[in-house]
Amino acid sequence: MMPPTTDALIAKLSPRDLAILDDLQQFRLLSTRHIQRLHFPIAPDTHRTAAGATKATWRVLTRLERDGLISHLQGRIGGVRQGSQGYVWQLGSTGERLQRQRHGYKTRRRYTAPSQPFMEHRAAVNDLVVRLRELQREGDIERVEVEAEPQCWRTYTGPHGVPQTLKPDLYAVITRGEYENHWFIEVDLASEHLPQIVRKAGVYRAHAATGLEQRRLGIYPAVLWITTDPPRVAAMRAALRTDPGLPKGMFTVIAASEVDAFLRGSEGGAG
DNA sequence: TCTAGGATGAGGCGCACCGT
DNA sequence: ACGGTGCGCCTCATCCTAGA
Repeated sequence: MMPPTTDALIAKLSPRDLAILDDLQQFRLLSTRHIQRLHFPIAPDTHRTAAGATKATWRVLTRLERDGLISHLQGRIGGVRQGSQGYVWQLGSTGERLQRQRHGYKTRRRYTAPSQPFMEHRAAVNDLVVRLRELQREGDIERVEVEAEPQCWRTYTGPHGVPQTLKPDLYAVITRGEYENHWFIEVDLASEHLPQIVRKAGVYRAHAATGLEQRRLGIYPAVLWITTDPPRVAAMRAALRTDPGLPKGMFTVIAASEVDAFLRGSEGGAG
């Protein structure tokens, strides 16, 4: 049973408000800056200046917070080099209830205080999502479809009939020209030991061997690791080479600074 | 009345600079 | 090599005005 106030609340919200709630549901934690970049782009026909866009973002976010639809976390989040840290937003209890009513979900998501490493990793993943949408808006990518966790997870039957779950950080379909590239994406903050990376690559190999994805798509998506800096890229590539069982060409490792150029196609992409 | 932008300022943080 | 300080940049916050 939904309280009667929820219908009135939905009627009060603009399509942009609802889109923000959808993004927060899908990506869980978004900074003020993320939401500004996604929904308040700086353009001649929308917001002419960054300051105007930021203020507009703040107006909307504080209104949604006032209505209990969203809330913000306290505490710093990694990746910001200067200035104050900014707020990180998530769905509030009213917003979560409203989303369940809009989309017909039955299960409730438990909202607990996320750990610092989780938040930093989530911020890095969401940075990528925001950048993908910006590249689409700027025309560098024609189309981008993204599945976040847990939609991007894949279950399969492993050795001895044991059910296994492949858990990429992101699944993305990127259309550019005639090419439609499918990616399983892993965002690496250099916090995992290299053997763990190799082990994870082995999970992809095992999943690919089931042929499940190939039957659905015709191909197996490429696996893209995005990591911190070139030395880490070199270390990860070297680690992946140590396992002769890993198929060549299945894994791509790039640094975060190379993402733009990579996605614009100057370095190609499998698919 | 609602939404958007201009102006302005507080506060936080990184960084360069300085003296020790 | 340090630790302290000031500056610049950024986010957050508020008040005001303009236009649909």
